[in-house]
Amino acid sequence: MTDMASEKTGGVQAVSRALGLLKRLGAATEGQRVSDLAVQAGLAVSTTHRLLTTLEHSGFAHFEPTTSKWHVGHEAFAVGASYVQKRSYVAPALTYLRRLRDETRETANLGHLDDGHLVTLSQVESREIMRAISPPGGRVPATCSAMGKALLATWPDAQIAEFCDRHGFPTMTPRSVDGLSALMDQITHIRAQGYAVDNEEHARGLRCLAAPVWGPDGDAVCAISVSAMMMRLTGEMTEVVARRVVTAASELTEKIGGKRAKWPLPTRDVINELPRVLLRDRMCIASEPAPRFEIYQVPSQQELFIGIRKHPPMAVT
Amino acid sequence: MTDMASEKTGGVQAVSRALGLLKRLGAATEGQRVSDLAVQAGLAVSTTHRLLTTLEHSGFAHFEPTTSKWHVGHEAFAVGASYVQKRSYVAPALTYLRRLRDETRETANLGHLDDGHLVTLSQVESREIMRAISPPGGRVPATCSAMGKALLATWPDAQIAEFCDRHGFPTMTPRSVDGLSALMDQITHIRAQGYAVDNEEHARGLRCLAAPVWGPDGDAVCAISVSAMMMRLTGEMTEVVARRVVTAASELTEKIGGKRAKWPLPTRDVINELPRVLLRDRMCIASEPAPRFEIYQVPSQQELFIGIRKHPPMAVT
DNA sequence: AAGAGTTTTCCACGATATGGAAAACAAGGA
DNA sequence: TCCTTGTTTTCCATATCGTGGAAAACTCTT
Repeated sequence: MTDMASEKTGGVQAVSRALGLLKRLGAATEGQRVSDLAVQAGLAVSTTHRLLTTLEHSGFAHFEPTTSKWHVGHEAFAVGASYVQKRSYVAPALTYLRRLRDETRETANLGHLDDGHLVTLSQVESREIMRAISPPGGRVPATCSAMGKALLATWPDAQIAEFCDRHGFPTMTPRSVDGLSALMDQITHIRAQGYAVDNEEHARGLRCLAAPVWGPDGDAVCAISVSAMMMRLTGEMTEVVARRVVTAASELTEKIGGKRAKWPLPTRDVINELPRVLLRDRMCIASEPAPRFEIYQVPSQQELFIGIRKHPPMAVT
Repeated sequence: MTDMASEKTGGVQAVSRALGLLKRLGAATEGQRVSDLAVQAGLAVSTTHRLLTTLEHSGFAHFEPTTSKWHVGHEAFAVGASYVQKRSYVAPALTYLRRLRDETRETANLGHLDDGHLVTLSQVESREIMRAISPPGGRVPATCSAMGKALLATWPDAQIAEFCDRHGFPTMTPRSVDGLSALMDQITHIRAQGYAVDNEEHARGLRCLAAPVWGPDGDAVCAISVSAMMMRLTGEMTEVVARRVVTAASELTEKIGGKRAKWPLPTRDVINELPRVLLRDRMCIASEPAPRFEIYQVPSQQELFIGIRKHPPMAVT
């Protein structure tokens, strides 16, 4: 995060520089000082200060006078939030992601393709100590991601080829897909089995299983995945978790009024078989003591709700 | 959303203009064309196009070639997401918000103060047809919001006065607080009862109840609220829901290791009394059929999980 | 194929962003 | 208390860089 080298002025210099500063503010874990930002961005301090002031006037940056540090401003949040709010499948997805997380005890993700990359839109974290996290907003080259490959697989072959021409095969690990033929081999598998696999193609030690979610007009709009350490997602577990992912994806498809794909779907029998296998003999070292849930019922309603033991809600069953 | 009038160049003109365009992209419900943006912003088409191109190079804007419309880009999302990710209380808050929503059947919100305004950080929507929504990223003058007033009430009087000097009393409805003495009257009540009320001070027909959440260093860091149509949050319901809100806020306080406030807290007895009153005789017209939950248990675990009936998860108890 | 309504590129002009240097702070240290 | 040091902030002359008109390249309609 030092120089960002390329002073690639993609148009208006001042704007590029300001946006670069904004990115740095976003990437930094804590507030940044003017002078630090200046050297990082290779700009004069006065220029940096002026740009930051401009960002602040629009609410995109915020200056904390007590610490004299700069932070991302509320307007950046507002604009960024609109990115997901306009995608109507994100909100309803949360329910399924949460359930997927609880079923598999691993991290569940929602993502979609944007400019050749898979952008993580939403995520429900595993409670395990070692867990995969890719915070919303994160980007990975589509071909290095299970969700990305699951979505590509829904495209016609010609379009996939064109995509690869344009974006190439950036690799993130030695196991990342490199080359069209390798990719198409995987695509074939994905179409046959209904889900995509990422074996350490994104990060070493990480395995990821993903399935596409379909929109009303018959195109895939996003994907759902589960990501976990390889050692915890191995052998028969893979198949079991994959079925869960596919189920979650088709539930979300249904929820958003999507056209059911022609892809293979797990039969009810298969689903009901799974629990016995799933989670057997798993080491469970929760990073936070797994909350003890308690079931309770709203008097006037039929629904059951769930709460945490120490704060008894409603009438306890 | 026509002219935005004030060409107030808060520093670097080009940057201000670009950020203005970005805001418009965020505010618009659908993609915007170059020419429309140009007239809205009062800029030459060529200038607009150049600025948009610059935004695109940095990933803050995205051009959809098929429709030739501009949208907010992934980088804006990434930067915006960092705004909440850096506030460590947002993620853990979701659990309590969701519960609060289920308990009260109304919309639950999380917000904090930023630059004199209350910024909504997170929200779990009611399932009612008529429901309050204030999407994450939204801003209201602090004094027009229950959460805002709840947070102000945690400050020393002198600081509140200074705050009002600086920001004045912008009003959003005829009932919005206007004037320091009126505000301080409310503050006194808030401190006494432990929660703040907003009676149509933000929007006509909307009532809101909020309580502050405390951080480790003894300062309030954010607030939790429930907002609903006045007609559904009236009389004894108000007190009942308020207690729920206070409880949720103090649970979150505890969760994030915050210093328990000296504010009044509901006793356990009170809490257990509430459900009988709550939700009695309520019209329940769910916008989506309220899901029927089913409880199930992970074989190797003690915890109980909850799922939706039509897709039986795990072994059913 | 022709036409209207776009988006995109080009270019000379001068408005405007730039960075050095100096001034105003803020935080320690003697 | 008053320096000293390391900041942040303001100022200003310079020419760089952004600007908007106009023309060219597109897209869809008719």
